[in-house]
Order: sequence, then structure tokens, then C-alpha cells
Amino acid sequence: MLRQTAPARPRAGRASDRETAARPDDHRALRLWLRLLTCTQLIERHVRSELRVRFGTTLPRFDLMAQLERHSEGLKMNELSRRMMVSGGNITGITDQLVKEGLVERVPQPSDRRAFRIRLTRAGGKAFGEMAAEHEAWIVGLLSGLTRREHQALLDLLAKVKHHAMDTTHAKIID
Amino acid sequence: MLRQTAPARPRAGRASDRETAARPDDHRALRLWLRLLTCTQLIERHVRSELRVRFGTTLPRFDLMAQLERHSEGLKMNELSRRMMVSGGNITGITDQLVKEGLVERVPQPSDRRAFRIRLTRAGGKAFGEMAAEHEAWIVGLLSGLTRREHQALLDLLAKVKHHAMDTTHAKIID
DNA sequence: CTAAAATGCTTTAGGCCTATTCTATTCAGA
DNA sequence: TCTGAATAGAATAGGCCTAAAGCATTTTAG
Repeated sequence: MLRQTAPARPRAGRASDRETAARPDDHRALRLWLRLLTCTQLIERHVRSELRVRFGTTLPRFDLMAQLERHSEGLKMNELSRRMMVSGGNITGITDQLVKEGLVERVPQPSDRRAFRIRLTRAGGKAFGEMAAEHEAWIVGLLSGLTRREHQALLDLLAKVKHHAMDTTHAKIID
Repeated sequence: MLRQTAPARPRAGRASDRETAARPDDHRALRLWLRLLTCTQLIERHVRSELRVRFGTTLPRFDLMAQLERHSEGLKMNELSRRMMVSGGNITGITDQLVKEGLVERVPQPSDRRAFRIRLTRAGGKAFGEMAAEHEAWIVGLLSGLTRREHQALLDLLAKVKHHAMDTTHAKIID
């Protein structure tokens, strides 16, 4: 079915997904990147799909609520933007949706009339709690193919990748 | 600037990005997933940005052309859809753009009047060649923080993740 | 004090992506 | 042969995402 270990056929082209389609002469870094991408997409797709069918919500909305859940005092739009690594306009849109659903609220800041704090409503906190439990179970399941030791090794290797990439891309992930 | 190794402050909340914002009591699998996601996004953002500023194109368009480059005889829409792991309607849209730019063409199939083959035009092949060289250099650079040995270890660990995830999500990556 | 710069957020235009629905064509079985 | 199922692709509606521009409101410098 999956034919991960492709038989002979050097050039005939029977590859399946993006990654296995990589030609043997593709270079190491490219192979690694494509595999990284495939893994992430596989997991992300599954999570998005589950969120949709089980809770009628989306990953961005879930992510935003997850940030708020860790900060009961609320977060400003630009804080959400930095933490979630997405543009400010995007946060506006996602927040609008969540407000419409009654899951978060914009609380005006007397100290700065341009800004407000976004907070989970009571209903939002409850809804998030239910989703988060299942969400973690999905992730645990998806990553349960690794032993505890492999888990740690992967975490460490990815830390290296992350730091190097942050340096070379000048990612402005500032507090 | 980056403060990856956060000082004391167990709960005070000075985290920067999505991942380091994870609380110490977050579970292992979740941590790993967030780190995987962060790495992928860091690289993907950089590539998207470079493609935009250097070549005025997008990652999906580049990806589609990369598929075609490996198949000079062309690919059908549904083949592209499967290989790129995106919906068919999406392929229609991306292809439309590339046709408009003169980089790919739809070649009717006499054998099946519903279908056609999508092929790179001469201009498309040339444009892709130039982009691909730079693209590989970006990836090599972004992943150059790892030794050759670490490279291989990461590739192997991700293979495990990939296969497990494909099994549990019933990913229909069929040829 | 006041004008310019910076900040917080929203809006807009445009592209990507999905699920769903539609049309045309091909295929398969009675 | 003919009819219903399957398939190829396109169209639609809706959400995510970005870059850029716009509007208030601070902040800062002179």
C-alpha cells in the first residue's frame, strides 16, 4: 500500500508523496527538509480534521485559546501576534471569530486606549478544557511510535535546528 | 535577545514564542510536537519570504513546478493533488496562476477528454532551474547547524514518526 | 508645548486551502 | 446497449494568512 521502500525502477517514477518522490540524486539537506515538512503536515492535518469534526473549530482558534488559557489576566493583540508567530491582522480576524462565538472577550485597557486585553470567557475556558484534553491524546498517539529515548533525541536535534534557523533567519521572536 | 534558556521564574510568564511558552508541566509529546512545528514554520517562512522577494513567486507554485520538473511528460491534476497532498480544487487554482504566468501548460489528453497533462513550458523549466538552485542553498544553510551524523539521526527519527503517523491517520498516500 | 515618530489595532487586496457541489466523460454490469 | 457508478476537473463559499496602508492614540524630542 505505501511502498516506502521503493523497488528498483530508478527513474520510472512511481513515487507516492512529495517526499518519496525525491529523486535519489536529491541532496541530503533537501531530503531532510521534505521529511520534516511531511511529518509536520501529517500531524497538523490530523489535528485540524479532528478539531473540525469533534468540536467544529479550527487550529488557529484552538491555538489562540491555548495562549489565553496560560494567561488568565489576558493578552494584548500584539502579544498574541508575537507568541503565535502570525501577523497582527490575522489575530484580529481570529479574535473576531472567537468573540462572535462568545469564547473570548476584548477588555478595554484604561491605561492605553488603543489596546485591550483578550481573555477567555467562562464558556471559553470550559470549551478549551474539553478540547485540550482530547488534543493532547491525539498528539500522544501520533508520536507514540518513538521510545522515550528517541523522543528525547528528537527533541534535542530539533532544538539545534531551531536555534540555528532562528539565528540565520533573524527570527525576531522577542519577548 | 532570544533567551532560550529561561532563567528562574517558573510561572511568571516571560516566554517568547509558542514553544518556549509551554509550561514546565506540559507533557512530553506536546513539547515535541510544538518544537517540530516551530522548526518547520521557521524554515517554511524563510523559504516563502525568499521566494517572494527574490522571484516574486510562492511556495505552492514552486512546489508544483518541482513536481513537474521531475516528470517532463507532465502530470495530471489528480496526480499533482496526490503528490502534493492538497485538494484537487487547490491544484486547479495554483495551476491557473502558473498558466497565466506562462510557466506551465495544460495539454489535452485525447485518450480521456476529461483530463489533461500539466507540463512545464520552456520558460517554466528555465525559471524553475534558477529558483531550485537558490532554494537548495537556502535549505542547506538553514540545516547546516547539524553535523552529518546528526543529519542522519534526525532523518531516521523522522522516518519513524512519519510511518507511525501515516498508519494512525490512515493517510491515503497511495501511488 | 507641540510636531514627528512610534505603537496598537483594523482594513484591504490577494493568494492559499478545504469541503462540498457541479458538469462532463468514462467505465462497468445487467 | 443502456443505465448507474466512478472519475477528472472546475466552481463556490468560507476561513486562514500576509503585506501594506490607514486610524487612532501614545511617546518622544526639540
